[in-house]
Amino acid sequence: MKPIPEPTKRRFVLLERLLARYPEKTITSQKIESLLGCTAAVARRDISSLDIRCGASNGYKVEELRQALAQVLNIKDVRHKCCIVGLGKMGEALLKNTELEDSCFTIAAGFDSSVNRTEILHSVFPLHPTTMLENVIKEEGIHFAILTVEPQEAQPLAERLSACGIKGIINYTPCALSVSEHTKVENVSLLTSLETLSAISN
Amino acid sequence: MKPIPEPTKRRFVLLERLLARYPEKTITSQKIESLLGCTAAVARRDISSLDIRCGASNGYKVEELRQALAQVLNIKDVRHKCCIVGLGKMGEALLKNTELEDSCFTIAAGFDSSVNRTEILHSVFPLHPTTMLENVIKEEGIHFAILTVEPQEAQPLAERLSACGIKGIINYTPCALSVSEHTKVENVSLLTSLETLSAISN
DNA sequence: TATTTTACGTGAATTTATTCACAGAAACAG
DNA sequence: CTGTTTCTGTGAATAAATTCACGTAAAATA
Repeated sequence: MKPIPEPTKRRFVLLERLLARYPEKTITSQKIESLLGCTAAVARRDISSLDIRCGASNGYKVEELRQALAQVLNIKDVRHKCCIVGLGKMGEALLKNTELEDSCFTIAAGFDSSVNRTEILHSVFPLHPTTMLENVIKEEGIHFAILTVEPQEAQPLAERLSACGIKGIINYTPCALSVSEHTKVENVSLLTSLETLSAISN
Repeated sequence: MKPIPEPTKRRFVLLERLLARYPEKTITSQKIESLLGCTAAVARRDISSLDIRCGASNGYKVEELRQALAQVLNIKDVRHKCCIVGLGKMGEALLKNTELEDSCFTIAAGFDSSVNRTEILHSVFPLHPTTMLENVIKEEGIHFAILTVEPQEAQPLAERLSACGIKGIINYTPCALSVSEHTKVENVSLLTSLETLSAISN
């Protein structure tokens, strides 16, 4: 089984999200084309890399497909611990966010440089001063970080996160982050996303 | 001048973000490699598609490069109006967000299905009930939408947005959106982003 | 000014990703 | 049970993106 290319993996995430709310028992590659915007041929080739054979004449069996996707996305039978770094407006909104509830992702800690802030807010998981970052991440076995700090703090914190073994950062700051190879970054700030839309539309 | 491929455009956004905070006068492709994680060869080929010749022996002149990037990203000498659709916790956090301040993007309107919500919150731009969506978007000439509604509202609203000519949607919901060709979607919800990280790390 | 150094710009080669097109497996109809 | 339809799964062809490698232009040095 050869490695799955990254474009395929990114489409898999979208497909997984689609199937999570898909009411039918089966789905055809045509249907995927109309719902996700990739071509049917791409959908079929992508899915063929899963090496399940769950679709002939009526399209893919949704449940089987979902299971296989969860497998390759590594969101099946695992629990991924995450932390929120920076508890400003954005961090606070994410901390109260319920969309991770039925997922394999758990927010296990929050950090802020202002002790005031970590004491005022309350959440189901503990909030710490940023000085404790490395300790908590290692002790808790946290793999992913959600970065919602002020721009000037972004790069230094990204480096600290990367240095203590974090595998991925969701970057809600408008800064380009430079981190070592083993840490992946997803850039999702409003400004970055708007610039991307501006660039790719037309 | 041939069309710029999408992967290049996406790297351009990152490069633009990098240069926005870059203190030096010049930057080499090597430096870009170390800061952005793409290879120096990719950086050079990307930049060569800008058809400026601003880099020899000392690397690219940052200011010239920045101008050219702003040009192709269509963020130079323009003003892009955006709207926030859904004024829950997340919408509220984005509405108070300052990162667009020195950019060419302006938030020109907010919408929520609860009139209560549009009256409680206050902002520098007007908040409307969602029934007004089409009218306001057309009158204001809004091109981009930030979607922060509950999952069950996401697809219907995406369709309405697309139908009234919106060019791009930043999707903060964990739903896969199906919209017509002319509307681009950037998926930035916490769950979607975490799944992507999980998929591409390792 | 001549020489050396640096790092771009870009054809050509390679690798990766997408599209085409069709044989064949499963479901279905009669 | 046989014929027909549907839609996958995948080799082969094409297109797109990346990497290589080196000629060349600008800056620095002496």
